[in-house]
Amino acid sequence: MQPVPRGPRGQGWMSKVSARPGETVAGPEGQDSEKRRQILDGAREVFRAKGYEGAAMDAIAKAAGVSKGTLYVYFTNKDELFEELITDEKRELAAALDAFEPTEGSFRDNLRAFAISFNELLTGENHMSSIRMVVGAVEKFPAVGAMFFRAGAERGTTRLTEAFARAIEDGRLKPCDPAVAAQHFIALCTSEVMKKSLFGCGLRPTPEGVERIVDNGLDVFMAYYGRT
Amino acid sequence: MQPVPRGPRGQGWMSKVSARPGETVAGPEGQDSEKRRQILDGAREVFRAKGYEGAAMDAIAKAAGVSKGTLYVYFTNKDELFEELITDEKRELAAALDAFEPTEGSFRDNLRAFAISFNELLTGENHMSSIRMVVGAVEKFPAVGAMFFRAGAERGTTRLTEAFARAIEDGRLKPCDPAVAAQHFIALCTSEVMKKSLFGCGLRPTPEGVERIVDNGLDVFMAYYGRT
Amino acid sequence: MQPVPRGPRGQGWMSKVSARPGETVAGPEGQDSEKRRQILDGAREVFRAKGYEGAAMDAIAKAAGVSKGTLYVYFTNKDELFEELITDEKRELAAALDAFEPTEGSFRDNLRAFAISFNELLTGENHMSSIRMVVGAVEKFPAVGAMFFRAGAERGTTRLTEAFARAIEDGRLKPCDPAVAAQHFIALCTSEVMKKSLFGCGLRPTPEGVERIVDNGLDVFMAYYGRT
Amino acid sequence: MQPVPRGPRGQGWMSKVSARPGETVAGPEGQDSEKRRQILDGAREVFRAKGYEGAAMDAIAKAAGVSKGTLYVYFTNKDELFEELITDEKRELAAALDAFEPTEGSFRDNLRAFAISFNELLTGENHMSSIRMVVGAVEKFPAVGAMFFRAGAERGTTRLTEAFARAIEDGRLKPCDPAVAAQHFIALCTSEVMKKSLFGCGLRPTPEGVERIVDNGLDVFMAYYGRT
DNA sequence: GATGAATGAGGGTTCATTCAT
DNA sequence: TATGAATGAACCCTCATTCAT
Repeated sequence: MQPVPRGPRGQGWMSKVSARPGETVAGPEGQDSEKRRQILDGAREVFRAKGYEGAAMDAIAKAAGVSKGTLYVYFTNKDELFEELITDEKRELAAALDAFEPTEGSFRDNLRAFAISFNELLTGENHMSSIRMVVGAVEKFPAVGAMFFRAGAERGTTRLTEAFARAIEDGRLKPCDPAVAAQHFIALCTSEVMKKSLFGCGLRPTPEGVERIVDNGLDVFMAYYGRT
Repeated sequence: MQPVPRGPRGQGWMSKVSARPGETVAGPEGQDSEKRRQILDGAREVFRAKGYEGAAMDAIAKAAGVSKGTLYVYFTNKDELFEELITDEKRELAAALDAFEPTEGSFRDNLRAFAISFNELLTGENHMSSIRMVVGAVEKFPAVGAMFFRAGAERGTTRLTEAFARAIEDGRLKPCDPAVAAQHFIALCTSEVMKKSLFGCGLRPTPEGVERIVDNGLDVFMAYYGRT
Repeated sequence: MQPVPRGPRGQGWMSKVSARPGETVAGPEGQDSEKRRQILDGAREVFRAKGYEGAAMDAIAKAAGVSKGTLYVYFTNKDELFEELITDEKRELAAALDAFEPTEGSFRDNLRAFAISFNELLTGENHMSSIRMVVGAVEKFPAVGAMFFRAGAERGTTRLTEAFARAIEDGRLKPCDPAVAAQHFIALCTSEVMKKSLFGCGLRPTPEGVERIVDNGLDVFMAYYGRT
Repeated sequence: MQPVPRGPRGQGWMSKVSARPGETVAGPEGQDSEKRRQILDGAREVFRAKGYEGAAMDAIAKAAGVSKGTLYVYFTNKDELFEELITDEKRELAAALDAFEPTEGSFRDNLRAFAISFNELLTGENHMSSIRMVVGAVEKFPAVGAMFFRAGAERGTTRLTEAFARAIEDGRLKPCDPAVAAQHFIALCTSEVMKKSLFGCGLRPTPEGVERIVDNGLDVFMAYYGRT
């Protein structure tokens, strides 16, 4: 997709994003100490497995390999730990999304590669656990849900929208609302896999299964949006 | 869509389902006493609002208007109460899905009406709370997630698949895999709204918003699947 | 003091007070169950020994012979338990004060008996513990301090003031402000003992010691307030 | 009161006391470094406000402007810090008491001035906080209570006793036990104000209020102890 | 059958104390 | 010497569950 390296930026359709805008956080020595990361890792593990309410600070401390007291040196309380963790996850998700690079090949080939990568990202068991953890906590942490959505689904759509806008200019897509096209593309290529994963229903699809789904979706997508 | 009652089943494209296949339950006097229902209603309210872990049996008893002890007369423990509740929810969801009836009008009009109804069902705040509750508990109750998925998304797809199969026979859709078509249809018309609701992101879409989304989706769908 | 049983009330200089005005309290079956009392007794013991902050709910539960959970069935939290306890203590203190009855004998004899009883009441180790417990908590529970003061010192002074007012009418005391006289009387006869007890300084005075202190105080008091 | 510097001691009725008899302490560089004082000041502030149990070492460190670790360089543990603080307070109290100087004027005028000053000292909010702090901790630190009592009430009484003994010699007071007279004097002039302050009951008395109390007390005192 | 009092394990959090730097 | 990160015991409180009535 968009192999035309127009402009001096010399990059395809997505640019790296500089994560870590630097938040003020509790805890000693700056904001990103070894211990802090250690705790976040333990917390991620337990929160993913048990959800917000089900996760015990005791279990988190154990998983992180620190004492319970140390948890409270770095994070004010359970809520803050959870929110920081989500922020962290969100950052990783955004970074992963931004890492996609266009490959050599046709427009459809590029879309295909993106869709497959996106599916893999979304359905990775780690990521699904995070999503379930967030969804399960939306009622208590509404802001967290919105934040995560924006970092994930929305960000992916936005990146795609930009790419589609350029593709329309280039005549690779027929004139249309690129945002709607992006949503349709993602819906056709990912929603089936997403839904099943969300409910923990069935195993992860095989690579071949994903490819088939993506190809089917692309057929429908290109039938409408492709340049006749 | 397909108002022709062809064949011996004599109904349109969806038949009512007889809910309540009758499970064995712990409660007294059969399986569905007044009290039992009362408890399930209270439990639904609290589980939806707080999730599985966040819901206290105390709060459920209060919401149900019974004593805490009575809870344990009808349900072995919290887990069972939760599972029974999901079973119950699932039943209602299935019943609602089965209640869709074809209207007079074109094939596209029928699809449109179905999509709009489906969207409304999915994004009703009650239903979204249930979904979030289930998703949040998938890690602890894997079976519950699968059950819910089958009763909801999958059941909807299945109904649609049947209808599409007939539509292909009728020549209203071009020859294709009706199951894939059903997935694409649902993806195009519902996934955007679903995703946002799932993350509690933004208000519910307006009726006009839903119509626009459905119309956009139908355009894409019909461009590929429609009879030339 | 005031042996003249004037009026139909037929009682001496103090009337019984009806304690227990009936407060609304948490806990099952009314407000004065067996368990409730049991808990208050345990709490009294521990709070007296350790003060508010030093008392652990665990220790209170143990002292009361109930489980920790039961504490919270009867009292909302530690604060409320403490306050209810003080209210309770206050009630007992007031009742004890009101129980003093005039004896046969001279005015001075009656005063003497009252002072001795009062000293005993004040310096009983139980009561001193309560006072220390209250004083130590004044900074956190200002209302509790005031309440206790009114139930104790102030109530004693008030009763005495009434009696002195009648004594002035009767000509048993020279004309003066009876409230000031009451304060002076109590100061002369009790403050020395009080102060020492408050600081846990030295053993309790012997009965003879108390008598000597009271007699000394009475000499001074009568020299000024006595009828010529 | 007795401005006549009769006798070899050559002072009025009270002599300055040399505070700081020099105890062995844990801290570095002697016993009274800057840091040590800084810590004691922070500790005083927090202990007064929260009592022994309620005071957190963390809060003390913050109030003192040192790190928590430093606390343990100068004091073995919380108990010792508390005890040292009381010792310190006691010293200041004694010094304040010893600072009273007889003024020109009649015996009664001198007594009056002393009583007023004494009241002010006792009821200063700082001092009352200290007293409450000590009283609240008597059960855990019996020695501390006694120490404080001796430094305060008893020391005041002793000084007065000495003065009264001389006054009796001088014929300014009638022959009596000067110690009992001292107790009576203090009781009459200070106990009312003391009691109320102890229980945090009501505002501090106005200067006029104190004067009235003192005058009333003096009337009674002089009626008995004064030279006809 | 229905109740609600009672339980005790376990929840999140605080805090006096230690120790490597 | 002075620090502050780290600890774990103990704090107050909640909650799923039981049981006598």
